[in-house]
Amino acid sequence: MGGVAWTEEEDHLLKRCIEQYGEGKWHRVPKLAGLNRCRKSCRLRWLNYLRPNIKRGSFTEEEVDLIIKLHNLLGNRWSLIAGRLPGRTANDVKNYWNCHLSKKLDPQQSCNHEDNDLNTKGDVEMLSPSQQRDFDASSGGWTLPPTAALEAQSLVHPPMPEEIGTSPSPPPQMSYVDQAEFNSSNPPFFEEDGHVLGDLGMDLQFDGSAGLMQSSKHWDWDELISDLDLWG
DNA sequence: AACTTATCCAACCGCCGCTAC
DNA sequence: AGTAGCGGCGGTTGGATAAGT
Repeated sequence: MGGVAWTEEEDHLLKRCIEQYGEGKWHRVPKLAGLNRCRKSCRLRWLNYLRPNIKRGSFTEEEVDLIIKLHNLLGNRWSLIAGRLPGRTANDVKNYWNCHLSKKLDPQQSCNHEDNDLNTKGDVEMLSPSQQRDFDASSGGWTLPPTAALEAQSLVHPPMPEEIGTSPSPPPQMSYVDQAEFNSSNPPFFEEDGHVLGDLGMDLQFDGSAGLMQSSKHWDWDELISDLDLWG
């Protein structure tokens, strides 16, 4: 493994400790449990392996499709993606993506390899319907610049709060768009009344100090995702 | 059967944001 | 305002195992 494997005895001690004291306060867990592990190892072991209701085994087609959709929307926010897959951990999703999906969906990486394994019909069928639209199997190429398309989609895709219902809580993150990408992109962005708008009406402004386009709106991703019908 | 290569995945590491002081 | 401590996250590593030669 990438470190020292956990023993059954350590698992038992950690499990008993969490059952007794509850989750959180990870800095105290190693001492309370009598483990010679750091807080992070304890937390990770609990979250990825010992926690109840963790789903093992291979991902279903529905789960894979949802991962692809959510990754298009959120990028590498594995914990958010995993939060929408009951029983799956962020580490599981990340590993699955890195092993099974990234090579198939990242054309820059795959075009560096002679054996681009996206050429088979079965492989293309693994993609979501929208990914299949963008991938031209006959030429083995993408009809859109996929990286830019994915990034733009992930940044611009969030609908306005009024489109998804009111979102009263202050949102936790900003949306940024690289200026070069902004300059080179068509539809996702357009101008209206002196404002730059995303394809769903997201108001964007250029932050010169950061060299980035910045959204004036904030998004509560968790709320947003729950409002999208990703299971289609 | 022995060896090499590829793949999988558990674990570690470093960074970031938040909070309390 | 500055700083230390914490939880949490994503990227990376490397051992185990499967597949190929």
